Amino acid sequence: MASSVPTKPPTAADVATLAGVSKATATRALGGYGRINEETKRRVLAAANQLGYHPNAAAQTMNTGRSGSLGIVARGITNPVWPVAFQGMVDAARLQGLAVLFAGSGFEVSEERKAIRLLLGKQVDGLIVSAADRRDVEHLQRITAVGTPLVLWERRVPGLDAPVIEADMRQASSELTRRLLDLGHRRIGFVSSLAMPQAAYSIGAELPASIIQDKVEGLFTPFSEAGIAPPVDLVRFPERDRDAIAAAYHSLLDGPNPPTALIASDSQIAETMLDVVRSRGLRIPGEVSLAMYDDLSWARLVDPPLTVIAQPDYDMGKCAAELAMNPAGASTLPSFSARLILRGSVGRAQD
Amino acid sequence: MASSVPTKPPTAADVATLAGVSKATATRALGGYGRINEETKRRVLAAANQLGYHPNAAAQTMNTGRSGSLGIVARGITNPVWPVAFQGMVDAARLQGLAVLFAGSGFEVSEERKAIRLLLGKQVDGLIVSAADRRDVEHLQRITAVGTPLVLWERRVPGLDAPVIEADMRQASSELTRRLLDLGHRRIGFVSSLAMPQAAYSIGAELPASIIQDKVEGLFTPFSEAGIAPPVDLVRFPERDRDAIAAAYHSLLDGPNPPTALIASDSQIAETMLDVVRSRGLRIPGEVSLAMYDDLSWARLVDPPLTVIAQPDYDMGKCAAELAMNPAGASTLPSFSARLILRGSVGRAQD
DNA sequence: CTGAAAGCGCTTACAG
DNA sequence: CTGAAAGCGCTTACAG
Repeated sequence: MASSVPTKPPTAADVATLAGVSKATATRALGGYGRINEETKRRVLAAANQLGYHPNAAAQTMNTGRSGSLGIVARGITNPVWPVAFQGMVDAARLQGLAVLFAGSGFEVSEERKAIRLLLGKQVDGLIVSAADRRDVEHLQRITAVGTPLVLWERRVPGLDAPVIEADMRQASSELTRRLLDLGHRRIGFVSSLAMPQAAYSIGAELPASIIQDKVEGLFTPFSEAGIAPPVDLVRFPERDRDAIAAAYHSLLDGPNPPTALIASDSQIAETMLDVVRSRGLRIPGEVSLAMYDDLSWARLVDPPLTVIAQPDYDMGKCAAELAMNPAGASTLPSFSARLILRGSVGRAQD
Repeated sequence: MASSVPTKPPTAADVATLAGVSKATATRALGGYGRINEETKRRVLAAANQLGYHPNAAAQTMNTGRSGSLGIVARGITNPVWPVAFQGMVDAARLQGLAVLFAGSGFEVSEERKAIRLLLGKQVDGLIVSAADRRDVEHLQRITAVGTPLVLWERRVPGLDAPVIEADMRQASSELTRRLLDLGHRRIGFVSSLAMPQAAYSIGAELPASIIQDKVEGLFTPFSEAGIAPPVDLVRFPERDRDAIAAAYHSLLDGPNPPTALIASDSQIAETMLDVVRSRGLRIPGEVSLAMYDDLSWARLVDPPLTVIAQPDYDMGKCAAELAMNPAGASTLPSFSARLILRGSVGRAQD
């Protein structure tokens, strides 16, 4: 055991003394920079090893301005696809020897501001931000102003000169409704938690999250193309909690002209959607067809298996990290495409 | 737009000059320490605000030895319960104004060693480690040796004087098999990915992960109590991949005296278990009863809903972080209990 | 209450 | 190739 008194860790000066060289020479050997004699280097490294030396990153950061860490600010992490994207970021960071500094914003701009201040103070070498609100961006501009590379995650922010990593939601969404139209569906409901319970959606309306806007507009495009009025009255943006989401689905199904197909903006909403549909005893897809965004493994495990729109989360996460660590590296921003995966939960409309 | 040339951010010295005070006075006002005149403080803060001053955390760290960050080293993060625990840690850290420094080990001790070195170099104020292997601990001892508070996540490591945050798996596990015994089950199979495909399990065997050992031994206790030989031949420790897990379940079901109940050590294993059972056309629970560890939301959504053993991941994560940030704070280590949730996937044994 | 100065542990020109 | 010295941006005794 012998945890004893925590002894002060050895510094480069200690190593230098033991090796009988100057501090400058020691750190040159240790850091692998500058010119240095091979034999001297060996001696220094031996001394470092003997003492169990490890450089103090804070001191290095102060000199170089680089912290050796990648900052990530996320709105929420309980969405089960997040770990996959996060894993991509972490892996990319590890390959460059960087650690990941994480701070959550909990969907609040005020928290996001604090988180960014915190990470910027820690001199992160790059920052990935999943912005809470596209309309509030001053604090984001500060990031690029101080010269820290910024990458936006899945949400475009107008007026901000930063690359956005996102999958193209429009095309896959259109593909889904085109398929539903073919199957005779005209009344298609869409629910996303944007915490705007009152809002009546109208086409082209500016939504706080670009990705949601892309989804809705992508879903409605085939209607317009086919000369059919899109069911804008079946769009709901409830609060983030289960009850509110359930209420939204019930209100859709209780309406005068209820939907024959329901789409959930993410898997957490889909769970509630399934609960509601089952609690009402509706047959799937006999009485109502279902689909959700994000291809979680359980989508295959429920009965019938759920139709989903998938995106390459891991690759996107990796790409975001690489771009944040090395902004000059990519001349053109890679594009990621979402993909419709049809499963048993989608079928012909009733009647 | 106007990203222009990234101007060097203002320092405390700049603020001091603008406010017409010394550097020491300025930092005292800014940092809120030491004695200081209210009016002077106001002037300094105004100057700081005007310049957009933010302290350089690296410099602060060098002086104080505290980095204002909590380190977390995890074996893997793709287990879907991880975000919940992580959220607890992040929330606790945020309450103390700390950021979270994350590094993954990918289940490799060598990577774990690197990750710990990286985070220790960054002077984390506390460290939570989900150890990859209980038998390899020197690098963990170094953590406490340098005086950094260490908290172990869900895995006890012998010879290490550090608190362990874990739920008691034995009791809930025993409760599960007791129930299964009542229902007439004698042949109960258990699969966990420990990457020891050859190993034949025997009671009391030292496993690389304490939590798995607790689960198995907890499951088998009621057998011994009832004077029934535990089905040690139905324990499998395949590699972490889907195919290996599927092969393990097939091998159990193909055996001469196959199990009537199957238990998965986590939800990812359970997905494959479900696939295998369904692909073989076995009725649940008519021909085989199923259960898994971790109460993921989809467990309720499959048909029949899965019996699970749940643990308070969020609270455990929060507690781990609090303990790592303030080791003196808790006089006694809180205990967390796992809980059996019986659902339709468990029924009477056939015959 | 305030200031001058030393120091935290490195890196980086600048001489030699 | 190596060393002495200054400096990164703070904090912290020590005087006053």
